[in-house]
Amino acid sequence: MNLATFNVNSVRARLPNVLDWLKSAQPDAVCLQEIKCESDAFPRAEFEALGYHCTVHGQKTYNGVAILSRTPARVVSTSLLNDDEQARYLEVELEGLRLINIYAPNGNPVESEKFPYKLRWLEALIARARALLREEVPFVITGDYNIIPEPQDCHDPKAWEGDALYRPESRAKWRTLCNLGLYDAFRVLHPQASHAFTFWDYQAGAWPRDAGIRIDHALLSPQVADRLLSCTIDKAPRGAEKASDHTPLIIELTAQ
DNA sequence: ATGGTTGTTCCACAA
Repeated sequence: MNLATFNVNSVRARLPNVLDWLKSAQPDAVCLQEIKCESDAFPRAEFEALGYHCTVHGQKTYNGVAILSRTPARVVSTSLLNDDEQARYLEVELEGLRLINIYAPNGNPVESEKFPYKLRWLEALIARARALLREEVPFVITGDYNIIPEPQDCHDPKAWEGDALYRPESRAKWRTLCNLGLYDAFRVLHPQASHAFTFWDYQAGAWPRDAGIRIDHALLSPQVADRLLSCTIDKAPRGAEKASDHTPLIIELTAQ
């Protein structure tokens, strides 16, 4: 079973790129972030033509998450914070596991209310993970975490100092998640890898300079970690015409 | 140190 995450930065603007990628990568399910459209405007028919069911939690202009899957998914929850009007969370049951698609808040600028919102949101994610572990529900939390976990996850740590993606408070939330007993699928299988990025800014030639960061992740509960076969970053989509600024991360699990 | 880009929507904001 192949599960992927892909921040597409507008599903409508990116439709040809996403369709091309689905045809070549053939994932069983993919979590999309920043679809930037309301659920009614999601291009379902195009994905259904490739054999995918669409589970969509959209929002006008910003945010928005969706899950494409070969088999139908059952929606468990679409929000993490009670009063969250931002569409950043989609938890489904799929093929006997809980698949959680997240688009964590960016948090910049850190002097604004956006940074405490990010930390509050991550705190709620930690609470949710804790509850699922207690219930022994096998789960995957994947998506755009907007967190650079370690210095080796960015081209130039100095350049990211003070940024909400690299602030000690953000990285501490990541470590708390890991310390619950979750596994960073990429790091487990590639402990020494550097220049393993999932995002390159559109600006300042970040892609040709390979000035990227690793912010798209898959955290696995112990039962799912036992099934992990591979975890790869597919860099090809980032080099395409009209690319998203993110590229997909793919995990492969053994059949149950 | 600065400026650089993309998407959506409306003339700014978010990333």
